[in-house]
Amino acid sequence: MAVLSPSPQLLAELSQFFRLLSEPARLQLLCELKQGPRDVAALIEATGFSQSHISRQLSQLQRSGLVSCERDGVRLIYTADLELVDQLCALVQHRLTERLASQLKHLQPN
Amino acid sequence: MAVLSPSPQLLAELSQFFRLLSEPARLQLLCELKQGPRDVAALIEATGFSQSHISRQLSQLQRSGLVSCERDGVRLIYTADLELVDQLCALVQHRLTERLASQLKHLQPN
DNA sequence: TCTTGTTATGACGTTAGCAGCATAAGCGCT
DNA sequence: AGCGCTTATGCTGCTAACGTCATAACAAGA
Repeated sequence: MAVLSPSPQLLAELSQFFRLLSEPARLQLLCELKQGPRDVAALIEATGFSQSHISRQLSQLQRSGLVSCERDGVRLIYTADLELVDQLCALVQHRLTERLASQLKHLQPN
Repeated sequence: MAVLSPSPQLLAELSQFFRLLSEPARLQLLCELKQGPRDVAALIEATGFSQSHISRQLSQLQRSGLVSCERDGVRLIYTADLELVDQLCALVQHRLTERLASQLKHLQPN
């Protein structure tokens, strides 16, 4: 019988979170925010995405708490909570490079 | 000007990896494999997914190296490389619970 | 080689999510 | 209130991925 099967809810929440990071556009926005808080105009400038696209992506990130914003007059300044994202990306990146290195090794045995 | 902008390739690879984890079905398979190597029949039994579905998901996981298999006669025994996935899930889960706890606190100030 | 049991794959319908356009909503100022 | 600027959202087309069915490919044994 099934033991230790994680609750479907937890699976759903986990997968939903990872889905946020599965979109290059959102990752890119998070990376831009690594350099500090940015307003939307700067993000448009940096990424080249349309305003509506950026707005949607940011609201998704915000719902999950990865990003927050405060008003400066009429514009919004976004700030990323990067600690978690950085950790996750570092782990994955390490894995990716390790894998490539290993594949390289297999092609050049000595 | 844009500084430190990560290469599009890295972004693509990272997002592709996270996409693997963004599907509850794949996460569930990985979780089943937490309890040790399993053959496909056991995975079908445990998850209720169709054989072809499982085969596809496993091959995706295998391409990324999260899973590997060896033959036992005609059947395949799958093994998960769980170290990374465990770390990632633990980080995210911790974050999720923290967030919920904080929200709870805000509703019950004292 | 034929048969049986297991896994992979082509074809297909369905759904979810991206991305942009146009426009509404919101804020600040006069 | 009216105007200008910024952000959010309804609508739409489009693409990618899921999930299933049927079937092919493959391994093992008689």
